[in-house]
Amino acid sequence: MKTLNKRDNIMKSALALFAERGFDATTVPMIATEANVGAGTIYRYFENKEVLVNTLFQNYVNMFTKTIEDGFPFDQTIRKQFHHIFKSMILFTNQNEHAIYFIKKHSAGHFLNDQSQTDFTQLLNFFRTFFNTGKQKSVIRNLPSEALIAILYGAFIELQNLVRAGELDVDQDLLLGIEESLWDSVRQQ
Amino acid sequence: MKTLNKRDNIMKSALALFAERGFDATTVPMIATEANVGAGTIYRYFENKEVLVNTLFQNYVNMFTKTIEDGFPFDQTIRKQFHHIFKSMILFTNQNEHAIYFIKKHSAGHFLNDQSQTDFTQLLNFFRTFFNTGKQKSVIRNLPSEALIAILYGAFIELQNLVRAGELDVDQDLLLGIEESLWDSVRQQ
Amino acid sequence: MKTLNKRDNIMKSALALFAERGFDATTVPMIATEANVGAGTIYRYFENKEVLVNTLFQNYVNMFTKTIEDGFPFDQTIRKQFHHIFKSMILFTNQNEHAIYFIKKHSAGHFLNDQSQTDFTQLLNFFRTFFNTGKQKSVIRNLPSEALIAILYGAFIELQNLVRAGELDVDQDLLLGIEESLWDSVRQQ
Amino acid sequence: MKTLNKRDNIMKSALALFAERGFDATTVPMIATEANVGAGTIYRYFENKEVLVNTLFQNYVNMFTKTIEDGFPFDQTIRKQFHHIFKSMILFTNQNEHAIYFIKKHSAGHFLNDQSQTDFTQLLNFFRTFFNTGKQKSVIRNLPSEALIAILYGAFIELQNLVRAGELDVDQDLLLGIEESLWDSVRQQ
DNA sequence: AATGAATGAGGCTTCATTCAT
DNA sequence: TATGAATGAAGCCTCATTCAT
Repeated sequence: MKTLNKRDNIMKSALALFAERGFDATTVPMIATEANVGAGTIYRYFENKEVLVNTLFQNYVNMFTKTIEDGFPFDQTIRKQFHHIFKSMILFTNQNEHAIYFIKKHSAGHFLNDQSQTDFTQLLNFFRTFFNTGKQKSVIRNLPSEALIAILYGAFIELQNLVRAGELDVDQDLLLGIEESLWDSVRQQ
Repeated sequence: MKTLNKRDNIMKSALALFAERGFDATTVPMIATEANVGAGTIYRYFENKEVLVNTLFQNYVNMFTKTIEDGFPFDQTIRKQFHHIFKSMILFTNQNEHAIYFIKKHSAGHFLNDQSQTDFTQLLNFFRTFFNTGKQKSVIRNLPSEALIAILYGAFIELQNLVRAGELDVDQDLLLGIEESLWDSVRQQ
Repeated sequence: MKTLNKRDNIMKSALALFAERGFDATTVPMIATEANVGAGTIYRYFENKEVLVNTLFQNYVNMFTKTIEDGFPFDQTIRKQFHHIFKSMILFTNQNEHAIYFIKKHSAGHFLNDQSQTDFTQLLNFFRTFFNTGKQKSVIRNLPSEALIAILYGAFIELQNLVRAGELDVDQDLLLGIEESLWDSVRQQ
Repeated sequence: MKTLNKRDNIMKSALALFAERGFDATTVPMIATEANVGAGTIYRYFENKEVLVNTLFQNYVNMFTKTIEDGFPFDQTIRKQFHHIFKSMILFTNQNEHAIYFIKKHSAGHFLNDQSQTDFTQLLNFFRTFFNTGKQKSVIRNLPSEALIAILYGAFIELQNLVRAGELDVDQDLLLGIEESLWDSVRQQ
């Protein structure tokens, strides 16, 4: 934490608190205390609390999108692509504690601005395209892509929530089992 | 709405607002306006805002539990039991708009009292027992029951969220397809 | 309490509660409950809470004044007159539980109207006249009458407060002792 | 008032308003206005209104106790000790406008915590001990110490109330006269 | 006449935001 | 640039008062 600059420190602290308590139950002084800065300092880096949450949201949603897009094997099988997505989701959650839960908890927030919503849609669009392609190739189940996204995303988030709460220990076998389960829920049988 | 008494009216309005905005972002005057009562009237029926949210939570969690337990075919196949559960979840969401999303959004709330948490655990326990039984019979996938619950519950909630947002129209075919998808995610293959 | 009409019942209950908790800490519903009437009923007999407290105040202040004036031995010695006053104060407090304490607690209240203040002044004037006469006859100490009133009244009230709190049991001997003490505090030595 | 810091300013304003109107009839915004601070500022220094009134109460009760105990002539006559007490009471009221009346008005308040009551009892205990000693030496009247306290305290407070209201101007002669009156009320004759 | 459910003004308190240091 | 004391708008809640029954 010593190597972070003040802005990153604030974002890191805000992320953890928003994920834990939610936007409305997190006060600015709480964030300041957690970040070891004065409350006023936060306003040097973020115009107000809403700007802070939107900045965080866009930051992590875009990072999530990039993680999935990065090295995506467009020329391989749908199953391999699915594996890449799953692996990327795991990677993102491992590298960014709290981030997935923060995104989930706030993705319908009353304080999100247009940009945040656009960025979130872009993330979903990646999944949408993936499922559309898979359905064309008759590898993915013939369900609306919205529904497939909901199933994959909803299940994944809920699983991460368990991990976060310490109610589920993840090892390689479990990951494989979960990947298989989620794949089975979306693939054409 | 005309046939509801004031208490039910308040609960109905609070349910919708809590589901939409969350507990912390919903003000008591908002609920009062939505319910067409004075702000003070709410306090004739509920000691305070926390009591209101806990009453709502317990009410709907228990109703959900009862809906699933009601007519549960203990002596039939796991698949038939799964069908009952799925049908019950659909039934509950159809009969209680907002309720599932309200439960989801608040099931880790900082304002939930012990009774609310106990009631929620009881709901999860029903699922847990079901999955345990299914795994013993080698019909359900060999994953921790927590994980199986998360997958089924997470996916289902996310789907309902879509329906609620009007982004998914449900017809009989779609329901069948979703049930199949969810079943495939938990069954032993 | 059964033989009282509703209005008297309300006054009796209000007196006890005002004496115990004070005007501001006593709610109208409290008075209603104590009087076994509906809250709305109070407003049939008293325009509002302030009118109620002023009615009570004037009622008991005037009753106090009358009790002292009644049978006052104008043609006897100052000491005998003092005895009459003391006896009357005891009589009044015995016949009207709470009343003295209610008067004391509220005699500088922000809610008292002109009539209440006039009535209270009239009570004090009786004492003033008594002390003035006594000073003319060189029987009473040469102190401002205001001060003499304060000494007699303040000490008496505080003593009643003790009795009311059950910290002092009154018998004939104690009364004689107190009367002697108070007389010594005002008489010319 | 310029030389006071904010906390003292708030206490000073609260003291005056509580003495004048009582705890229940004094609003926090009133105190804020009187102290020339924002309403929220009061909560930086006092957890809530009850903590404020208890802090004030303990502060002034203990100051009163200390003023009386300070330099108390244990080895001199009861009359000299009485003089010390009287002088101390005058000194305290002169140095702390409103304080005596504030103490009087709130010493049976429903909002007083245990510490406040303990502190007040300690003040009364000083008087109790004084009167007990005096009775043993047959210098003080043979009345319950509770009653003697009530007489001295009640009369004194009521006198101060007059001074406070501007209805009594105090000069050296008056003070001597009052002291003599109060002494005569408690001494063995 | 009596009731008590309903109301909403106003009190206590929190907290996002500002600004003097 | 950084701070945190100060502010006051707004939220929760109480209770004097009204009014339909």
